[in-house]
Amino acid sequence: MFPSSTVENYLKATYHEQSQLLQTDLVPMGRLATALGVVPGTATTMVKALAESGLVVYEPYSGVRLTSAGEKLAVRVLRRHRLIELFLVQVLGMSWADVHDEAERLEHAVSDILIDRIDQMLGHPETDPHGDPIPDQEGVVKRLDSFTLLNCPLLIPLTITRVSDQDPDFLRFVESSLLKPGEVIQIESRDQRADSVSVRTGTGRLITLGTRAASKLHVEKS
Amino acid sequence: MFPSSTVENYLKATYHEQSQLLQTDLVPMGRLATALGVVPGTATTMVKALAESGLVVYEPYSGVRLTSAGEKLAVRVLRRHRLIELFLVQVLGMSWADVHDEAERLEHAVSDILIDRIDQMLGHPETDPHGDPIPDQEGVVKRLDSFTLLNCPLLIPLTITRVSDQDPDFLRFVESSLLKPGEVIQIESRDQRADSVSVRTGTGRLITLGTRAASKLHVEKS
DNA sequence: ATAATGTATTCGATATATCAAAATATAGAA
DNA sequence: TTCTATATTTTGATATATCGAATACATTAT
Repeated sequence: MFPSSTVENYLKATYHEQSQLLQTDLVPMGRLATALGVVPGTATTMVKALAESGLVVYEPYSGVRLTSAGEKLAVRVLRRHRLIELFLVQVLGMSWADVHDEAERLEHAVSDILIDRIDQMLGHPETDPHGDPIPDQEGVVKRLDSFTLLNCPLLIPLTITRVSDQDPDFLRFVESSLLKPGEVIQIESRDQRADSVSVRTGTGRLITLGTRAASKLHVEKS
Repeated sequence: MFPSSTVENYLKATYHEQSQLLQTDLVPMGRLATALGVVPGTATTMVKALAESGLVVYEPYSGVRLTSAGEKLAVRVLRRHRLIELFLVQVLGMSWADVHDEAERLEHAVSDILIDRIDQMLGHPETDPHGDPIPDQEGVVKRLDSFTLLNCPLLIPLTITRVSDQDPDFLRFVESSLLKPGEVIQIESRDQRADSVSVRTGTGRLITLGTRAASKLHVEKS
């Protein structure tokens, strides 16, 4: 009847991996298994069950893709997750860095009624504390796809819009470095060989990031 | 490691049934099974597992009782449940009648950090919206044991303190009849043979309740 | 074309939580 | 005390979700 937490997590992970994929439209089993922290055989078994329920299309030895029913469900879980994160920050004053894990559990327990109430209380917000778009009631996700620090223009003012990593440690670093969504920065230089990007923050301080980290920070011209 | 939702529910139900019990200290299996909505055999199996983990004492053919470890856990779940109920009513403006089911799911998903934050935000409240006492951080439950409409004095002003039923339909009736916790009433008469109690509400209206319903309303002299 | 490598699937087990129905124990009536 | 009704436990299955190891497939290198 109602999808289990596990099913919701598989759909969410498939959605996420699918959106990371560049060209192919099938998520390989190994990738899904890694994302979920299970062994590949487990993913195969579960995905076959999900395919039975019509939530995914499964092609043996190729991978998996959400059906429209599966995507609808995945987006609803995402909506719950992101609204909860924002609620925990704005209403309960929790730290940006800590809300992900809490939301990870609550997203499977809240009713639609409660979620709509939270949505209303927050004024139908468009993004969560990390800058990720919050799907609306109909499941429409705003794709405001932006630059990252790796492909944005140099030496012009930019506003941080999104931080695509949920590790609390990284998030605390981002916060203390004034690189949270909303902050205005400027890229001073990129050094291909050094694998690094130099960023001037709002206070004028210069911070140098590795490209791994830089790729997680999204910006738009401000 | 961490108790599953099921384990938490068994402990909560055992705690509840134990507190309903008048003399005996062992909850019979059938009662526990009914409270949890499972067949008796299931309860037996689970209770044996709980006894293995040291959360209950199980005596075959007699029943089950919480150990101090089990009680500690049960009280923590109760604390979560009741704080969540009050939070949903006070902060999210949800109806008194609807918060029980929501809390029933959320109580297994919230972290201690979040619960303490909610507790703080609500100013360390002592009772939930139904008048049930909220255990404190140390697990101490205030036992303010009061009269019910069946054993309280007649013809003097009384304040409703507690409504011990979670059925939304009944709660809506209680609300619309001005019998919510906090309301002041007076018992006009009791009729043993008619199995009824006549109550004068704050607005002067007279309402007659059956003893089944009357026993669920707790009061104190006001 | 074949071997080697890596990825995916299948198989046999395990843990948790449940039910239905058979077997058994307990308590109360005859 | 013996019988019977009721409550409880046992037994055998089932559903979900997982793992480890054996096996099969696909791709890439030789």
